[in-house]
Amino acid sequence: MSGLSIGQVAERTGLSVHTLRFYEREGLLAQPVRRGTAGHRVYDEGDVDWLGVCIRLRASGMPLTDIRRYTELVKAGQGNEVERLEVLREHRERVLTQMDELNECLKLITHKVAIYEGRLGLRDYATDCAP
Amino acid sequence: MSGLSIGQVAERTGLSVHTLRFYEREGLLAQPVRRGTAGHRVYDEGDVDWLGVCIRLRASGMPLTDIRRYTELVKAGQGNEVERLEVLREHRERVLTQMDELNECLKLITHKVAIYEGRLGLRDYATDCAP
DNA sequence: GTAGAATCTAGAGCCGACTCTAGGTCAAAC
DNA sequence: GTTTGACCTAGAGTCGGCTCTAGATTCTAC
Repeated sequence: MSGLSIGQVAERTGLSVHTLRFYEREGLLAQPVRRGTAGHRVYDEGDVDWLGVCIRLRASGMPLTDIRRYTELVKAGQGNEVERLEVLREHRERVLTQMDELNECLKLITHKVAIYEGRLGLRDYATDCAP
Repeated sequence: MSGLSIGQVAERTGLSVHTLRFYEREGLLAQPVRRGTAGHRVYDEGDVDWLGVCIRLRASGMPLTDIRRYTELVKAGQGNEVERLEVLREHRERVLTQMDELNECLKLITHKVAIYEGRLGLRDYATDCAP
């Protein structure tokens, strides 16, 4: 029963049908999408899985060009593991850097929130004591 | 000796002079920048500190519009702590969500890296045993 | 069989966040 | 005194990543 319409894939992945077609044009799909009657796209579970990988990579800030590059390596089949590792390790660095940045920001927010909550506390106190 | 040129601020913050002017136009500065001879901008340490906050917020994915909103609250002076907290807490949620996403991606990368390293190991083994 | 929903392609449009250009002012160094 | 370099404004251009439109076709339900 494998064979999903673009609409079904959109629903499953959370991507819009527009974005699905766009990703395909951009070469983010590991296999050419099958076509059914009247040229309608027919996806299978493998496509959905791969899209899941792409979505995860995107969500962590990998640019489409890098995802395309990785996709091409996967498409090309085994034998280019060194290059795949290069792409992945590079992205891992970015992810770790980004995590540091988020942590720093979190510290900042926590600091500021404490200040504002402190001020509100004081105001409440003042309010409570007002005649 | 306070009084920094736009070039000096660019150097200190890592932003380009273009971006500094752009941020000012976008209302990201907590005080109107002083002007010296010939209308040249003159920044002080407070400006640099505030820019540091903006940079940190941007780096963690806060859109310029939100930074502007927060800046306006700060500009308006004390008394709007509730709104400031709202902005900050909303961003904290985004940051935490983003951290989760990065963690998931890291898992994926680690998984894939292990696979590819495994394959390379096999190949090395085969190579080593070749006559 | 026909109305309405889903799909197709090709290409245009949009948005956020910069980034750069043109044309001009000014101060300091040679 | 003129050249160099940092600065100014206003506005145009770029880039990534979608998002939408137009016009045509096809499936689905009645």
